[in-house]
Amino acid sequence: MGTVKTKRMPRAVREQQMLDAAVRTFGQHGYMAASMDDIAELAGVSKPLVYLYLNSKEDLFAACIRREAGALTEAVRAGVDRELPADRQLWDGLRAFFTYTAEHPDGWSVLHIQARTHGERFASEVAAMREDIVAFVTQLIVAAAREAHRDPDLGEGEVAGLAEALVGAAESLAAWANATPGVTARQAAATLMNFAWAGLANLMEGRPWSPP
Amino acid sequence: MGTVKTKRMPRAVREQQMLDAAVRTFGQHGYMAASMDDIAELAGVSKPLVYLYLNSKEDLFAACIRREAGALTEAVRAGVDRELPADRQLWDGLRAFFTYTAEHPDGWSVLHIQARTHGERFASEVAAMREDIVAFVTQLIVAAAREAHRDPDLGEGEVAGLAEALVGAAESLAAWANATPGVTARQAAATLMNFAWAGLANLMEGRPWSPP
Amino acid sequence: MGTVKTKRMPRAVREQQMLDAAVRTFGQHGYMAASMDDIAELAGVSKPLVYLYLNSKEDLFAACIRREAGALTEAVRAGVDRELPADRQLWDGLRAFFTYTAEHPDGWSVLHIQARTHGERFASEVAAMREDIVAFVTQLIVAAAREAHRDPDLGEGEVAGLAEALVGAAESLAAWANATPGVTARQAAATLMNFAWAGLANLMEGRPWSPP
Amino acid sequence: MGTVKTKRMPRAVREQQMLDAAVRTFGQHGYMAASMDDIAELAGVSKPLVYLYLNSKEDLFAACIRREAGALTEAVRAGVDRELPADRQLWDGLRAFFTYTAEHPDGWSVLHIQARTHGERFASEVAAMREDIVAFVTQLIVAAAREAHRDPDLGEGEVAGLAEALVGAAESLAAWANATPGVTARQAAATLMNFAWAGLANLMEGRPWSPP
DNA sequence: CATGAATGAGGATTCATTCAT
DNA sequence: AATGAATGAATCCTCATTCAT
Repeated sequence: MGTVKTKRMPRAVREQQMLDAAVRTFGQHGYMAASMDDIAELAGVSKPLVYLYLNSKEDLFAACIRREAGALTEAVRAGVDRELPADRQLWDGLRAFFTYTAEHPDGWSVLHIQARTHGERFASEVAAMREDIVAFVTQLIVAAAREAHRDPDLGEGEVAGLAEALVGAAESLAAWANATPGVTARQAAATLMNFAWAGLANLMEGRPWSPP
Repeated sequence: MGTVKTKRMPRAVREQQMLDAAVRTFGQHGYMAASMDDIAELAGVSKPLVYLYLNSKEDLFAACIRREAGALTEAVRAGVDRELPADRQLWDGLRAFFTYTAEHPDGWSVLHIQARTHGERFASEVAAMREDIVAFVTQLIVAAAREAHRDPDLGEGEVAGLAEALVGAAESLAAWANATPGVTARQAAATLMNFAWAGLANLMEGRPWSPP
Repeated sequence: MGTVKTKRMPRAVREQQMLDAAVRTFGQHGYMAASMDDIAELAGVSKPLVYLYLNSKEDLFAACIRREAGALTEAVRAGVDRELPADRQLWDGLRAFFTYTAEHPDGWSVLHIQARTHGERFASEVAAMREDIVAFVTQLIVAAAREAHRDPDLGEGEVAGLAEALVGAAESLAAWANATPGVTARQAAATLMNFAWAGLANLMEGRPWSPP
Repeated sequence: MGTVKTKRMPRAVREQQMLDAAVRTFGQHGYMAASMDDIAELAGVSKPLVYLYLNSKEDLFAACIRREAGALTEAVRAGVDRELPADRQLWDGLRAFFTYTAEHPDGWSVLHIQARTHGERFASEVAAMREDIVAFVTQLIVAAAREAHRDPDLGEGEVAGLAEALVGAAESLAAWANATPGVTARQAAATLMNFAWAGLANLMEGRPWSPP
C-alpha cells in the first residue's frame, strides 16, 4: 500500500509524498486513466489537500514532470566526469541513464510516454530536457572529432541528426532493457556504444555509407 | 469538417470512414482523450452506427491498430526488393518507413505511442508487427556479414540488441523527422544508415568499441 | 436457436413466430430487458418486419398477453366439465392450470409477473382474465354450498376473499411447483385441494375459525 | 416532492434518504424502469453522491432488499409471541404481515416482485427470508398437530407444500388487500385463517379431500 | 413481402473540482 | 494543517424506432 498515513506533516514533505504517488499512478496507468482519487489515496491524504498544494491535475502532472526531469538530468550529470575523453563520457552517461531508467520505470514512463502525449505544455517541458541531452551528445561528437584531429566535415544538421538518432536509440533501448529480463544497464550501454560509436568513428574517418 | 456527409452508404465504405476518423482522433488526442462522440462526428455519422459496426471503443481501437499495422508493413514490404544486397534492402526499407510515417503521422502515433500504452491486448498486437520488422533487420545484419565473407562473431543476443537499437533509432528518428520542418524521409534514412551501417561494418571487421 | 429462417411466409404464420419469440424473450428476461433486436433475431426476421406487423414494443407485449391469456383460459376451460360436481370441477381445473403453467413457463411468467409490473394497460388485461377465473371459482364455492344443502351464510365479500385466496394460492403453488424438481401438476393440485376444499367444507358446516 | 433538500447531512442519514427514494422508485416503476436520475432527484441529491455511497444500481437495489427484508421480518417477529398457542401465533403473524405490507406497499413490491425477477443475486436474498417464514409456518403446523394430540400423518413434503400454499396465499392476499379499497389487514388475516386453518384442522383429523 | 442503413433520446457510471468546517 | 460532503459535466453504451429500397 501507499505511504503510511501520518498526520500533520510539514508541507514540503506532504508535497513529496503526493508527487511520489502521482508519478507512480501516472506512470502505471497513464495521465488520463489516473484519477485524482487514486493519487490522493495512494498518498494517504484527502483530495482537497492535493488541490490545496498542487492546484489541479494539470499542475500536478507538470510538477511530476519537472521533478522527474530534474532527477534524471542530475543522475546523468553526476555519472559523467567532464574532464575525461569523449567516449568515456558517453559510456558513463549511458550507464547512468540506463541505470536510472531501470530504477525509476514510472518516472521514465512519465517523461518518455505520458508527457509527450498530453498537450504542448507537457511535451515542451520534456523537450527542453531532451534538448539539453542532445546538446550534450552533440558536444561529445564534436569533441571526439577534435580529439581525433579530424575534420568530420559534417554539417550542423547532420551532427544534430546523429545525436538525435543516438538519443532515440538510447530511449528505445531503455524500454527494451526494462522489458527484457536479464538485460542490465551495462549491457544496454555496451550495445549502444558498439552500435553508435564505431559508426561515428567511421564517419569521422571519411568513410560514410553513401546512398546508391 | 471531416468526411462529407453522404447518406446511405454500404457498410464497408462507412467502416473505412469510421476508421479514418478514429485513427485521426486517437492519433491526435490519444486513446483515453478521444471520445466516441468526436469520432462519430468526424466520420459524419451518428454514434450508434459506430457501435453497430465496430462494437466498442476497444474494438474500434483494435481495428485501427490492425489496419494501420497492416498498411505500414505492406508499405515497407513493397519498398524492398529481397533480391538486392543487404545494405540496399535496408536503405530502401528505411526510406519506405520514413515516407510512410511522414505521410501518416496519426496512424504512426496510434501504433508507436497509443497502442503501447493502453493494455496488453493492444500492445501485443503492435509487438507482433514490430517483431516481424526486427526479425527482418536481424536477417539483414546476418546477410551483410555473409556477403562480406566475415564471421561477425556476434552472439544471437548481441545481434538482437543491435537490431533492436536500429529499429528503436528509426522510430525515434521518425518522430524527430515529423517534428522538424525540412527533414525529408530520404535525409532521415541517410542519417540512420550512416550512423548504423558503418558501425555494423566496424563490428564485423572485428573492431568493436570496448568498455574501459 | 430460434425458428428456422424460411422466406416468404404468410403474414399469420410470421406473426405467430414473432409472438413465440416475444413470449420467450419477455418471459425469460422481463419486459424492460427484452430488446426488439433479440426478439427479431429469435423470430428469424428483420426488425422492421416486427414493427410492420406488431407496431411497437408495447403493442407486441399486449399481443403476447392476449394470446397467452386466451390460451391459458382455454386450457382450463377444456379441462373442466361443467356438468360434474363442484369439487370435481375444481380438481380438474387446477390440474389443467398446473399442467399448462408447467408446460408454458414463459407464457406464465409473462402473465403472472411481467404483465402486472409494467403499467395499467397490461395489468388490466391480465386482471380481466383473472377476474374470469375468480368468478368461476366463486361459482364453484356457491355451487358446493348448494350441493351440500347448506347456507354458508357467507357475505359476497367473504366469498370473494376466499376465491381470491384460492386463486392466489394456486398461483404461488404454480411458481413453487415449477421451481421444485419432482413436484408434478397432479401433486400441486392435490396439495391445494387438501388445503382449500377441506377448509371450505368446514366453513360451510358452520365451523369457522374465529379470531380471539 | 420527495425529501426536503437540506445540505450537508451526515452520511448515515443521506444513505437512508437514498434508500427511501430507491425503494419507492423501484417499487413503483420496477428495477429496470427506475433510473438512477429519478432516484437521485427523489432523494434530493446529485447522482454522483448516490454512486459514492451505494456504488451501483445493483448494489443500491441489493441494499434496498436487505433493508426491506429485515424490516418485514422484524415486524412479523415483533407481532408474534412464541409462548402462545399455534393458531394464535399464526393469527398474530398474519395480521402483522398484512399490516406491514399495507403500510409499505413499495417495499413489499420490491421484495415480492422486483427482487424475484432480476437475477439470482437478488432472488436468493429474498428466498432466504421467505424460507425463514415458510419454516416458521411449518413449525406452527407441526405444533398445532401436537397440541391437538393428533398424528397428522403427513410427510415432510406434504407439510412443506401446505406451508408454501399458505404463504403463497398470504402473498396473494396482500396484493389483493392493497388493491381492494376497504379491505383491512384484519379482514385479510381473518379470511386466510378461515380458509387455511380450518382446512388444516380437517387434515389433522384424518379427513383429507381425496382425488376422484 | 422484406431489409440494410441510420438515428434521437436516454441510462449507468466516473471524474475533476469545490465548499463548509 | 486537513477533510467529509457534494456536484456539473462528460463518457461509454443501448434501445426503440424509422426510412429508402
